Amino acid sequence: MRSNNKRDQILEAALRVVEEKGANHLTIDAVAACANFSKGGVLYHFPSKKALLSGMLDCLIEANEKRINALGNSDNILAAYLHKENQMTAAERRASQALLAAAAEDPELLIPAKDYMKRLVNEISQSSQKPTEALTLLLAREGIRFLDILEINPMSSKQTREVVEQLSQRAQEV
Amino acid sequence: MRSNNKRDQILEAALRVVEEKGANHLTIDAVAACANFSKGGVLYHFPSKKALLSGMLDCLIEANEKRINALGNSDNILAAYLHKENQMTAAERRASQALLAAAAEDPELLIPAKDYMKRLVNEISQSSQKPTEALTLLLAREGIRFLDILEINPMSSKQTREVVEQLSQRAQEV
DNA sequence: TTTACTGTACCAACCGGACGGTACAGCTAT
DNA sequence: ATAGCTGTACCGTCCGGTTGGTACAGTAAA
Repeated sequence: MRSNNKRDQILEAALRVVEEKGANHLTIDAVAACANFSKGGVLYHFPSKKALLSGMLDCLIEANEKRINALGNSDNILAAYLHKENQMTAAERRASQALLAAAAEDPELLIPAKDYMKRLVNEISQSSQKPTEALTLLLAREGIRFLDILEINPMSSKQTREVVEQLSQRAQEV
Repeated sequence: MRSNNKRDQILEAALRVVEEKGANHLTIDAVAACANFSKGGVLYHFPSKKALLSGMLDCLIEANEKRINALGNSDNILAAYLHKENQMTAAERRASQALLAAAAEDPELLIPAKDYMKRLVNEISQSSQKPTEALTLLLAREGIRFLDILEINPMSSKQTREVVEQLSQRAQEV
């Protein structure tokens, strides 16, 4: 069911549209044009625009969930999470734009994302001796993510690198 | 020119629309209805939708800028910033939704926000002996802000309070 | 092996409503 | 009398979704 090639092409195109034109201009027509589909073809795979956005979000969450599970029962889940986060490709990072698109269309679409965040926060704070400090590190990483999504990250790449490295170092000690 | 009462009523209504229906459904008609204006009245103050969004963003940035300036030449600008941030009213906090709305309509609208963030990052990192650590604290605070904007903050209010307090404490030492 | 049928995948054309924006005639408080 | 609106009417475009159809692969009875 997953890794349906055509479906993924459409999701990929949708991300590109959001990136290039802004979440408001994510239309079925635009996605179709970008994916070299007809509108009907897109609607065959995703019966409505909300279904498309839901699909984008599921795809994002699934990828993140997989990453968390891959960490397994690591003794320091936060450190492992930060490490994996840093190794994400540009394409994977772009997928976060789905958050923006979904929020713009209907805040309720974000419920699965909230649940995912809840699991993440719980796992991290429960596996740490200094849960508050661990959460701070997670939040800083999420702060960077959101600044990147909005394309308003003002830090130089050097600054970003230093922060990210310090987050990983600190994560060793919580 | 500023604190024009009617103008602010419209901006306030626009925020409410974004909050209730999502950024995609911010329409001039909806804003007019919510502010008890006619469509013509809204367009009298803001000649286009982009002007309205620009106005929302300016309002947000201006408020934040004012808060920063009010900190004056405090010896620890980060600590003061975090403190003020914590004292924001719910209404002020809601204004951050403008970021979402602007990003959804046209990413270029966020350029002033990016400039503002740049100034903030510069001031904080230059006034600190441990700039990387200071940035981490700022980023964590921004992480919370964005989770709140998207309404996907999974932390309990107790957890949030603990993190926020720890940020302030840590800010004393950077 | 031909015929008939099914399901999947897709497309072009269209519909109705919403939306941004314009135009303008009036009303009203200062 | 001017600024600051209201209300109505309208226009062109866009957009989500529907409809009716095509192409084709598989399959199964005759």
